[in-house]
Amino acid sequence: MKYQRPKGTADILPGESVKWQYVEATARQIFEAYRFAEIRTPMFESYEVFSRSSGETSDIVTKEMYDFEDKGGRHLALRPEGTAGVVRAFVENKLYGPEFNKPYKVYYMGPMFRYERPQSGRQREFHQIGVEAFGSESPALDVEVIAMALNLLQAFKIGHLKLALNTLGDPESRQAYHEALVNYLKPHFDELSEDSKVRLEKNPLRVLDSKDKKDQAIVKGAPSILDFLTDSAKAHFDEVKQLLGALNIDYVIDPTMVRGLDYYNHTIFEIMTTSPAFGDKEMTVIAGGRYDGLVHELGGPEVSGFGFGCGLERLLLLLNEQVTKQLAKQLAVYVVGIGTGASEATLKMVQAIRQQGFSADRDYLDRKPKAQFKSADRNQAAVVITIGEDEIKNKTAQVKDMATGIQKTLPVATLQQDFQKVYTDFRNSEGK
RNA sequence: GCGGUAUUGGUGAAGUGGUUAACACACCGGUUUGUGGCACCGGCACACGUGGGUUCGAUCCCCACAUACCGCCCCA
Repeated sequence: MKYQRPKGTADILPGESVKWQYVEATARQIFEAYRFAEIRTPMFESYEVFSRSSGETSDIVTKEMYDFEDKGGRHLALRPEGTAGVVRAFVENKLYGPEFNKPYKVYYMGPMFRYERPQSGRQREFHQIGVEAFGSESPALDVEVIAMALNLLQAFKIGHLKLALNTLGDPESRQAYHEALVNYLKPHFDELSEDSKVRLEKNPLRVLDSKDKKDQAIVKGAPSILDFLTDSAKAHFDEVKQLLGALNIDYVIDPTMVRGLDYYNHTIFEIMTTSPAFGDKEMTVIAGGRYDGLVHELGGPEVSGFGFGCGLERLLLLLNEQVTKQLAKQLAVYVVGIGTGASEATLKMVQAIRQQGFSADRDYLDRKPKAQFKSADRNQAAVVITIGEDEIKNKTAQVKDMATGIQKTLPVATLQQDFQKVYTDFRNSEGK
C-alpha cells in the first residue's frame, strides 16, 4: 500500500462515527445540565503555553510534544492536553472579569496530540472531552465536577467504575511531603529500579506509582502525603470526602496516585474501569483535579481551577453493543426503479421525499428489482416505493411497508405532496 | 525511547521453498418475464505489508523498513 495514515492515527469511518456523535451529544447534554458551556480553542498554541503549564521537565513536554517552528519562526506545539489552552483563553479573554459568572464553567471536545508509542486506547492523535471550572475554591465544586464525570460514564452504561481519590495538598504540604519522601527513599537508592532512580531525581512522587515489585515493597513503608497536609489542605480534603459521602458516591483513597502534569494540587481523582477491551486490566478513562496556581502561572490573576479530561477512544472501547446497536440510522424510503426508463421518475421521487424531510435512497447501478429490494432490506428501509412502466403511465407508484409486506398503489402526486400522511398511515396500521 | 508478537482477497482465515494460493462469510450475477427469506449454480487475490538478499526457484529462509497489537516508560 502506497499511502498509510500516520502512525498512531485513525480513520473514523461511518458506522464508527455514529458512536462518536452519540457520545458527544450525550456529553453535551450532561454538561449543559451542569451549566457548562462549550469553548473551542486552537489545536496548536505557543509552545510555552504547554511547557509553562505542564512543567518543563514533565514527560509530556520533554518527549511527547509535537512542536515545530512555523514559517514566521514561531515555536508552536500541537496541544497535548486541553487544559492549558483553555486557561490561556481564560486569561487572554479576561474571563475572570466581574461581569462573568463564577465559577466560570466550560467544556471542550477535540483532538490532542502526543508523540508516543501507540497501543490499544492510546494514540498519537487522540480525542478528549474535558471540562474546566474557574474561580471557586469550594470543595463542593470539586465534588460536583467529580459527580458530573461519573454521570457521564453512567450515561453510557459503563460498569465496574472505580473512583480513586487523592490530594496533593497546597504547595506547603507538597513541599513538606516531597522532602520527607526523598529522605525516606534515599537510603534505599541502590535497591530501587533503574527507572525509579531517575524518578527520584526528576519527580520523586512518581516512585510511588512504580509497577516494579521491589519498588512497591519499598514504597509500602514510605510516608503518606495525607500525614503532611497543612490544616487548610486537610480541611479541604475532608470536606470533599464528606460531600462525596453526602451524595452516596463510593470512592477509594489512593495516597500513591500522582499526576503527569505539574499543575495539580489539592484534590486529584481518576475514574477507572476494567474491561475485556483492556485485557481486563484497570484503565483510567477520566482523570482530573484541582489546579489553583495555573491561571496565575499563565499570566492571569490568582484564580483557582478544577477540571477533568476524558479519553474518548478509551470511552468508545467501553461502549457495549447494546448501546451501539440502536445507533444504526434507519432509512425511511428506498425507491425501486424498474426498467431503464424509470430512472428519471425514481430521481424525482427520492428528491420529493427528501424535501419532505425523510431519508430516501435508490439504486444507481441498473440492478434488477430483486437486487434493489435486497438493498432496501439491508438498509432497513421502512418503506419501498416501486416505479415501473405501468406506474409511470398511470402516474402511480407501488408503496410497500417492509415490516408487514402490505403494498398499495398510490398516486405519485400524493407521495410527492404529503408523504408524511402516507408514512404515518402505514405506521398506524402496523400497530394494529 | 526500549523489549516482544504479528502482517495472506472486502472480511475471518488455511497453507507450501517449485506447474491451478484451501475453506467460510460478504458482495455481484443466475435458477425464464417487476419484490425482501432459504436453497442451488457461477463470478470474485495487478499475487501473500514494503524494499533488499539467499536460492536454479520464495508467500513460505535471512536482513532492513513500515504498520498494528502487547509489556516498560508515560498517560486519557
